[in-house]
Amino acid sequence: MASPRPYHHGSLREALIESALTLIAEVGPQAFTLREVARRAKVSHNAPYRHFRDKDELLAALAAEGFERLTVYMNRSAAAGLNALDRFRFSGRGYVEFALEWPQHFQVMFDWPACMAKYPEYNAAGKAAFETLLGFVIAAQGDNGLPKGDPQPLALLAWSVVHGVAKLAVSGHLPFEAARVLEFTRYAVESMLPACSS
Amino acid sequence: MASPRPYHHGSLREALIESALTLIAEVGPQAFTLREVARRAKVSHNAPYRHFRDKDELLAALAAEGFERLTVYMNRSAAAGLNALDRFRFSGRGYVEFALEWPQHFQVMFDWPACMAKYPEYNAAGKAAFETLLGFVIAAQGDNGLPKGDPQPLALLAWSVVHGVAKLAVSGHLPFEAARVLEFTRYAVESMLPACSS
DNA sequence: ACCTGAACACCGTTCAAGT
DNA sequence: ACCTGAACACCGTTCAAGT
Repeated sequence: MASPRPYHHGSLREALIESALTLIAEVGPQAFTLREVARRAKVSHNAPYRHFRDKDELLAALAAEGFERLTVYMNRSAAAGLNALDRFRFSGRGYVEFALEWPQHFQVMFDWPACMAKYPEYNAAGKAAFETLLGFVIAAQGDNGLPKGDPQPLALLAWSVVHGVAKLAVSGHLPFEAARVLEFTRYAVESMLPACSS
Repeated sequence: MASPRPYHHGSLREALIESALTLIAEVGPQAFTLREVARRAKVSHNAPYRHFRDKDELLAALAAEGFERLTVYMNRSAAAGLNALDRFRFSGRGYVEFALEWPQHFQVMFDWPACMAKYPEYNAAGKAAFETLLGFVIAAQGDNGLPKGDPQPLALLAWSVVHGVAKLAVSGHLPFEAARVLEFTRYAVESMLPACSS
């Protein structure tokens, strides 16, 4: 993929994000190091500063990328649903699947709040992910699967439920193996639904 | 409180935990530093190693302490309930209140899983906190507020819901100020309950 | 423009030494 | 026992310099 160039890359930024994602998946955000990212991308330890103001800005880019991938997971899982309400339910399963597969990436997205809030890229990606969920709620409302009215509380409720399951599972506080976590997700999402039905 | 002694303390361990708790509340777990803890406790930067094997062991002690305080919050909030079902509901409010008041401490408890799992003190404290919640479920079952049967899934469901609300609120992803978060908690807990009613 | 090496002020952790 | 200072191998970040 990479063509030989003056020093190293034509697109160091992408290479750095790539290295950073695999590093973070290996060691987690605590042990994540800018210098190690540079080493893996075969550049000097401060070449990254040409593309990111500091470590936080790289982490914000990773988090934003994470929200896009999370959206893909939700959409892919939802596609298995037979109707709008079903797709809404399945999107929550996709959410938890993402967290189980990429726990460290998931952590960067949600556990670095102070550093992230100032990066518009991060905020936009988070907003887009939520709007995907909101879309499933609205579709289910149109389909009479959910009561009409403001879809936002319903979407926030669904988000809270799947986020709680995902977070507890990832931190090892649920007494289930991975497959059972998805069953439990289903149980949790359905427990929440009756309150919404018209 | 502290009496003059040979070098500094009679009870350096407690002083270190105290310093660590205020430091972590100020700067968060990312910026938390063992050397700064020592500085604040007025001891040399490696005096802590007499009481903790390494930084992780101190963090595990903080997390364990956090679970005990979380339990106090749940019990205190539940005491306002008029019956067993009500106390169960209110305990969830206490959970979220703790997270909102001590977000960084809450983060240490749940976002350092790899480091923590090996410390029995941490596991025991987490288990005790969960058993408090389980106790509220069982009491509500006895009071006919919740259906009989295995209380564990109900307790895990409740935990997931309040944990999700707490985590999203703390990371700035809920569009509410603190007071509204507690209202939303109530809404979330009640949305989950109908599925449990007999 | 993009990359480099040297430098600075910090970490966590270890170790030999003091009382 | 409990504490100390010096030391080691790391960080994130800055800066003057190379092509």
